[in-house]
Amino acid sequence: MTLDWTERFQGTAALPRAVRNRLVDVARIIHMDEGAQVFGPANVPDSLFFLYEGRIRVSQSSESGREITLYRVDAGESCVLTTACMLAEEAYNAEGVAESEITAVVLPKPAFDRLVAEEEAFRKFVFAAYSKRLIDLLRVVDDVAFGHMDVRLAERLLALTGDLKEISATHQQLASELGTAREVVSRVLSDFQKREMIAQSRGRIALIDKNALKILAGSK
Amino acid sequence: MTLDWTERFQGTAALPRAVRNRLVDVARIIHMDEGAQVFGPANVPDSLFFLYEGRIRVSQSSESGREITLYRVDAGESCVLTTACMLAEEAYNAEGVAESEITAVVLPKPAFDRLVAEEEAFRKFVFAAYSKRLIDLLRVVDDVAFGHMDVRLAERLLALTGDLKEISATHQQLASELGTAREVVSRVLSDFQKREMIAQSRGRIALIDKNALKILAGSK
DNA sequence: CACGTTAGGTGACAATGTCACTGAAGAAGT
DNA sequence: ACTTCTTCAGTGACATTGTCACCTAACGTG
Repeated sequence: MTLDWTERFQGTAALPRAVRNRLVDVARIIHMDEGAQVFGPANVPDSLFFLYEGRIRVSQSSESGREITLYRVDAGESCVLTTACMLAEEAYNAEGVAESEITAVVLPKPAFDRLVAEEEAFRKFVFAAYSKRLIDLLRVVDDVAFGHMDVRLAERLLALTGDLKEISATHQQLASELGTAREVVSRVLSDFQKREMIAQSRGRIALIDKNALKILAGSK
Repeated sequence: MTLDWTERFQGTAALPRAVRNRLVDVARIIHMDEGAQVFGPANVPDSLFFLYEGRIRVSQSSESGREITLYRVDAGESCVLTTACMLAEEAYNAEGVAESEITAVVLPKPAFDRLVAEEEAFRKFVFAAYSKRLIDLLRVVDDVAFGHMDVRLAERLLALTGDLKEISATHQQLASELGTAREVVSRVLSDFQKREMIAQSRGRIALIDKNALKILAGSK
């Protein structure tokens, strides 16, 4: 895979050809299967990570076993949390898990340092990536601290479903998205069902009234 | 104030003299009073911010009027959230308020870009700052999503009190620290009082059994 | 000292989290 | 097909936290 993968990356500006070529020179391509842990407390990376294909879910989990999704790394984005983890001595409990088969570009730290030093476009890209994640986390804090469960769940359902009509997701998975307990998701979903906004079957949820969900997601 | 203020800054490495001198050349010193809004939604900065003296409290507030402290910027640290805000087109609702009189070094964006490009020590400092804030926010998410109120409040009381015996803080202020409601703080505090861990008077809380608080803060 | 302002207390109720348990749906083996 | 096992979902009881309305106490000011 020697193609121009850097075209995929969305920085504040597209990376110019010269930078791309330099990246291709020093980068290593890796593949991972769905479900693989890309990074985590027991798996601290010493390299920088740029996702070419697939999607990574970054989550945080509590001692008690609950879990919350912090954000997702999409194709074309980098995962700066790994850099943060490298620098931080503090313990953290975030992990990244491949949601699909992924292809990533791995840049060893020295190469990263050199590129950051020498290529402005690359630098901008990295700073933009950091900023995006900070903003993502602000949103998570806002949601968890101030948001209502029904609204948050409606948002997630819409986001996860996209243009489709239904998704396959267990109540437990949705609970892990939102950082709550399965029972809470069950309660809210059965309320949605009573109000005829969704239909449920084992492991599947069909959105039969997206409009109502959107109205709900935008309220409170 | 032409002193070597960069000595104050704690990066991964202390900034070497050459960098300091360059910084002093391009920087502007500003002062603000306690209570002043350093940055916020209505006050997006176009410069980088390095705190020399004082302390800034960075918080996020909800539509409904509740508020939560995200982290504090201490003397010697920079406030990267401002950079993130500059880059982000998204709406955010974080703000920074001076908790004391502050002195800060303001670096216009072009100067910042030049320094980042040319000085490795400065670059490291900035990356470390970003990483620290990311980790800070992870901690906030963990607290809010999974933490228990009594534990969180005990932690805050200990942190805010430091080596002293008591602090002056209203229940509302503590609620704003933790992103909860005043009534909740009142309830937990009266429980602490009943258990003789603290003593309360209007606007003041005395920690009479720090040990018990520490035990509580470390549990759950 | 009267008054207004702010801090704090209280009770009722709603929303969410926790626990223990039950039943239902699918998967796998015979 | 039938049994068995595992995973998923539903339920009721209770604890914690959030919300609302209202009250009382402490302080500051004229």
